[in-house]
Amino acid sequence: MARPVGIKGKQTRQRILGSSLKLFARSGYAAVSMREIAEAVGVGPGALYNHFATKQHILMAIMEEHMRALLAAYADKASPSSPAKNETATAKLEAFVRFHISYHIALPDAVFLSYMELRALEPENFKIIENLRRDYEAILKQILRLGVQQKQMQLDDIHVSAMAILAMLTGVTSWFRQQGRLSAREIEDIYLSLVMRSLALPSEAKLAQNLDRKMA
Amino acid sequence: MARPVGIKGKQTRQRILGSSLKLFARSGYAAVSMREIAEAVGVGPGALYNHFATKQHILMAIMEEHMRALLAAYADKASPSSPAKNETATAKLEAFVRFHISYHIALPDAVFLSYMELRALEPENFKIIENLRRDYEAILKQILRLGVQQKQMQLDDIHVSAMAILAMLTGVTSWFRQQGRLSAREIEDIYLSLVMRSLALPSEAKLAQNLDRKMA
DNA sequence: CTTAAAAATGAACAAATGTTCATTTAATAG
DNA sequence: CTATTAAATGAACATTTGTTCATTTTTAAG
Repeated sequence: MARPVGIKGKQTRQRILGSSLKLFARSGYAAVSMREIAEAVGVGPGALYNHFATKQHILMAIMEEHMRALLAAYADKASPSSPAKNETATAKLEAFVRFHISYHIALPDAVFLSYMELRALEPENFKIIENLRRDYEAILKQILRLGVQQKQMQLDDIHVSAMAILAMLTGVTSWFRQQGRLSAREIEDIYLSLVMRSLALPSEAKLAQNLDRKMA
Repeated sequence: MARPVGIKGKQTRQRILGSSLKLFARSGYAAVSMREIAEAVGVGPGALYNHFATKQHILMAIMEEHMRALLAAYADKASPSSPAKNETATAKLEAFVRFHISYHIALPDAVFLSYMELRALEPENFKIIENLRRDYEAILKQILRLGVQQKQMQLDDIHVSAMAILAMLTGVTSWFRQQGRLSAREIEDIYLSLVMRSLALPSEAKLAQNLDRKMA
């Protein structure tokens, strides 16, 4: 049948990325064949190669676009309206936690994939994604550093604390289901409470308590 | 050459499990071939089938044995010497956190694999591992429930808190390296501090602080 | 209107996959 | 010592894999 009527290349490219994301997230990169992807897109196997040179390029495009979108979304949320310089570390942390949870709940497949399939990346691609990941981790570390400096937070080790908090927050994708018992906002609040108190100064414990009351 | 001298079947079985664990953890179940496993064991491809009926059986054996060993190790540590009934929830939580971190640091491959390759399990096998996982999660939930009941802990939601804490603790496997900057004990202490304070009552914040001083 | 590029097809390719099996040798039971 | 079982071999099997390519049709450019 050859080329269908009214098809623009960019559309097909996006459908390939969308279908691949779902399949990779469900079964894993190595377990998904190009024929499965083609069938999900509704196209022959050969057509995929008009848009991506190899299967690896599909995975890389998904991951890179996801990481860049994540960083851009945070930059958008953090910088434009509010003059960031004036914010306290505590306020920044709250914003970060809420952003992270809501973003991860909204796009669980992309997050899950970008974490689970790092090992499927060829070394060169791995480095690129790892650096983007580090950029994101650096945001949280910077907030923690500021918090200690401003004497608003107390913690033993910036790096370990940042890794621990990120693991805790990102873990939400492994159990959260839409139409579950809790709303996205409630989950945000619970995680926020845990994070805030894990870093709170003794004298500030009551502040964390106030937050809890606000939620009830 | 046929059967080598002095070879007992159980030995080969264990070597298959060991090599498969390493390979699966490094590259993922689907990306590892039976020939790779056989080569790592130092044996022909056909020999694997004297010990496991299929590739899936190898994965399942690794996961099931790991989960049962994890549960048994905790049961061993928790029950025999100390009469558990008399312990406070806080003491139980400390023991759990220390156990979890040290166990996960000691066996990172098995932990990583058992988390990452759940989706590679056939439905029947998945259910079995999922139930063992739930048994383990139930330990922490029970401690949290007791802590709330004894008014030693304050939290918003048992299930979410347990999931969050487990994700945080288990995440240690994703960045910890032997011969890194921190010893296993130091990492234990840092995570313990984060967990304790995230659940602490306002009045008990100082207790958590004391813990920190003990570490310094 | 003509021509070049873009998009899709589906058959074809070599390589790799999980698994089987006839065969051979070592260990073990009677 | 003999017979049986356990362990290992490595060639072979049918599928499946990622990718290529000649071909066809549609779109876009001059």
